[in-house]
Amino acid sequence: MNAPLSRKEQTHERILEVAARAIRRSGYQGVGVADIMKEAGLTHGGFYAHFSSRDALLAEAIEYAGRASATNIAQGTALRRAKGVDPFRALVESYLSEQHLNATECGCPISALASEIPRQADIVRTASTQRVQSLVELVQQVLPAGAAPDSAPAVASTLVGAVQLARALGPNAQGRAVLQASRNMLLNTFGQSQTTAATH
Amino acid sequence: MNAPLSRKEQTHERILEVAARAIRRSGYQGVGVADIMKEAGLTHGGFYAHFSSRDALLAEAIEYAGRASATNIAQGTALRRAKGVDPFRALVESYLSEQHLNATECGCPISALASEIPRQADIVRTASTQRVQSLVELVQQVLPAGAAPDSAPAVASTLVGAVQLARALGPNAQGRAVLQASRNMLLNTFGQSQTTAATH
DNA sequence: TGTACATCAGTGAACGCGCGTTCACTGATGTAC
DNA sequence: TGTACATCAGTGAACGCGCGTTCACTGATGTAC
Repeated sequence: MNAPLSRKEQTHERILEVAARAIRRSGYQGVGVADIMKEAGLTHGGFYAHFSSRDALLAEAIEYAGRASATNIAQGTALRRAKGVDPFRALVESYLSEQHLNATECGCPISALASEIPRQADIVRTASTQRVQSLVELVQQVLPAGAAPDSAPAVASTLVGAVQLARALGPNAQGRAVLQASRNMLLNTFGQSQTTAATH
Repeated sequence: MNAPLSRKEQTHERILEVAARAIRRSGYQGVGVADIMKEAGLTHGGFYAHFSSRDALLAEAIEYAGRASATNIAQGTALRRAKGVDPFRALVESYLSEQHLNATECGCPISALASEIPRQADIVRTASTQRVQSLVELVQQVLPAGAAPDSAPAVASTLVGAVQLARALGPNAQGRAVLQASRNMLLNTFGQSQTTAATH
């Protein structure tokens, strides 16, 4: 199905991969064309043979990052479901894991970039908004049967907010406490197997 | 109690007020020294008589913004409590209001800046982290008696995440839906007066 | 009340630097015969 | 298989611009006598 990539297409892909990591590490405003190209092993002059502008790169990069992160999350949830964990809990525990907390660079781009989205140029904002919708849909798919139908955006808000506050507080006890409290709240509210928030 | 401000102190205050709005509107990385000074009616050269560096301004500005926003939120909750609404619901409805959604510039700075916090210089990050803690404490104070003791960070995560996702989706039906879903989830989970998430 | 002087908040030109973007060129790849 | 040429991905110097920061200076304010 996948046609073999030409040399140029391979380079394009490599730039995107570098950029997708860079925006999560440094933010939209923190990445420069020259930095990206250098990290991809190229000089900055060749950039415009691949992208019409810096914003065009950012738009492609968030989409790339979103897909890559979705794959990561799917792996994390699959691992847990193989152990008999229900889909909702698997997603919550995967998204609110310490691993995700510490892996900004290959984690969910919405967590890494959310507050910058409203300030971006149209193409970047549009691409970012689509990624937000994808995240909400991902939650929707694993929502327990009994949950209110409009719960998905609320759960997504908690997931994103928790990772952000945890990262803001630092990769220490305080940060981990935010993740645990949020896991407890969500599992308590939506979990079929009711457990008190304090346990575990 | 407040000593009258000297001319220089008045100017310092004016710069801070402008900067506190600017960082919420444009992000930490989006504000420049020259812009701030111009908006405060001054030339950029005088800046370093007031702040030792751009980062020093950002650190003071987030603290200023945090206090100003806390006052705003207090007013919003007081208004609702005067109508007989319980403190928890008053905070949730105030924070997750359409008014807050649209007023980035004078809203909660954590909602406006959360994903940028981990990337800031030490002084800025420290000042920002303190504001996150203040927000969590604010939630802690209005948590219903029956709630799990560690719920405050989880509720704060939902509040911050919801405003960010709503702003990312835009000031339209989608954005408002995120706010409503999050209000429903929190009030349903912690509310004394149980209502189904779908109603209202 | 009036003059002389010191203080000090704010001005504006200048600095070195890195940014996004352009473009003439190079050198490797692939095709034609 | 070998030569001649066209294509094309990537190079690197250059552009105009705005940034954070510095600093000699100005002009208003306030104090001393």
